Order: sequence, then structure tokens, then C-alpha cells
Amino acid sequence: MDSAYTEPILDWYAANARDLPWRAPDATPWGVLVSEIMLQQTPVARVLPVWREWMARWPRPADLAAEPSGEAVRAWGRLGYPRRALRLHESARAIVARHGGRVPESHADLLALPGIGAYTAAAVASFAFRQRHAVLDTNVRRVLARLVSGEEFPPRSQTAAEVRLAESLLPADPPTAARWSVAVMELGALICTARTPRCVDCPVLSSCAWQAAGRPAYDGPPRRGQTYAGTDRQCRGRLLAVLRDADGPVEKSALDVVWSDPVQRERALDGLVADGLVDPLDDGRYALPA
DNA sequence: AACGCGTGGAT
DNA sequence: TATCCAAGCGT
Repeated sequence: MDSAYTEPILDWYAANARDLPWRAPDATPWGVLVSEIMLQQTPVARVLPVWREWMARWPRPADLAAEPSGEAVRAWGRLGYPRRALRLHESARAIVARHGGRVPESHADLLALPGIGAYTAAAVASFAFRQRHAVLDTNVRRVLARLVSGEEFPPRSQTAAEVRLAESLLPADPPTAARWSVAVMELGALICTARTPRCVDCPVLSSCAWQAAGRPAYDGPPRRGQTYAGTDRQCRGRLLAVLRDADGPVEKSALDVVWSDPVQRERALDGLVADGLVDPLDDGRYALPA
């Protein structure tokens, strides 16, 4: 349904959208899917060069599906959360096996792919196939919290009310709804940012509930801070970096030197093996998965 | 339904 | 320097 926000935000997007390659007219559904997975919890600037490499090397799902999963992990580089690379590789194989090598168009089929949840399924269906879905990512949730609910930040976990609100604001025409979804995301990414919103440049400042309320500070429960130094996550990252940067299998000693605590190191390595990110060879060495 | 899962730039 | 946080997902 159109609201007071619809036209100003669509117009703002038309004039201010970033020129991102996965939004180009020649971007394929596969390119959109790869971008969405890479962008999960990861800034655009860091994704850009890796996405370009992937598209040049694996222009179709079948190209990635033909590789060992370890190549996807290696080419993931330092994007973080490397299980995403593994699942993207699994998805490529599922797309070949179940969908003839073409990225499926239906939300349900997309959702059934590994590593694709409600957000990513809606995003691909909207941005690659111009369908009408509520696309609720962290940007959209924050924009709607401010614009409509008058609060600085959305609830910690997504609520049914947020989904209903997002659906209620979706323009009726599917291609317009898809444009609206990406426009709200872009507004959140460029103007209605988490830390220091640029309200002076906001196209809907005059109808913003948070602005009208005097921009009250968030008063909900404190967001859990993610400490990193000394965690298993950091340890896993160090271990996997050794394998990524090596040409082939590495000796256990090469892993041992990057983390001093042996108990934590073994636990992290076991975790990587359990996740399928590391392959323990019969000769005692370790490698990226075949 | 919390929690684990990487990384690095911005403030 | 420490903290925040960036197009989430799976368990």
C-alpha cells in the first residue's frame, strides 16, 4: 500500500542509489544471489572486489558447482564467516541438481537452499526477479523503527509486527514493490544509519515519527557486544587463514604456531573440521576440503 | 530463542 | 584504544 513515504523514498533512490554491479542491468540472478550471501554482515566495500573475482571465475552456478568446496573457501578470502562460502557452494550444486543450473525464482525454492534464510530469499526474489516480498534486513528494520514507530532502534529480534508493518507498506505492483524494498535498504545504508543518521538529507524527515518525537535515545535492553580477541572465532580465523594462504596441505605444526593455547586451538580445529571447512588428511596433515 | 559464527573500517 | 557494527543463518 502506498503511504506518505512511498514516493519520496522512490524518488530519492532514483537520484541517489549507489552504482553497484549487482544492480546493473546485466547482473544475473546468480550474481544477485552471490552478492546477497557475501553482504550478510559484511560491508559493501569489502564485498565488491571479491564479488567481481567470483563472477569472472564462476559466472554460472554450474561453474562453482564443478569446483571442490575448498576453492570456494579459499576464494572467500577475508570476508569472514567462511561457512557462507561452503553453503554457497552447496547451493550452487543444489541449483544444478534440482533446478537445471538456473537460480530458482520462487521464494520457497530459494528458502530451501542452504545458507538462504527469509531475508535472502526475499531479497533475491525481489531484486533478481522483481517480485513483491517484504525484505526485512537490518537497514529496513531500523528505518521502519524510526520512521513509523518513532524509536531509534528496532527490537533485538525480529517480530511479527515488524513483518506485518513491512508488508503493509509494500506497493501493490510487484516491480514497484521490488524498487521500494531496495530503496528503503539504501536509505538505511546511506542516510538512516545506525550511528550518526544524516537526517538533514532525509527525504522523509517531515513524516518521520522518531524526528517528531525529538529523536529519543534507545531505551531498550543493551545490545550484546561481541568481544572477539581471544575467542574461538578469532582462533578459527587464524587457523583457516593458514590453509587459505597455503598452496596445498599443511603440517599440524604450521597450525600450532598461530595460537598459543593448545586446548582452545584443538577445540577450534575440531570445530572447523566438524563444519566441513577443514579436511584432516590420513597422513596427519590438514587441507581445505576437496 | 539465545548463541556462535570473522573481519576490519569508522568513530 | 575500545567499541560499534556491516544486505543473517542455522541450531
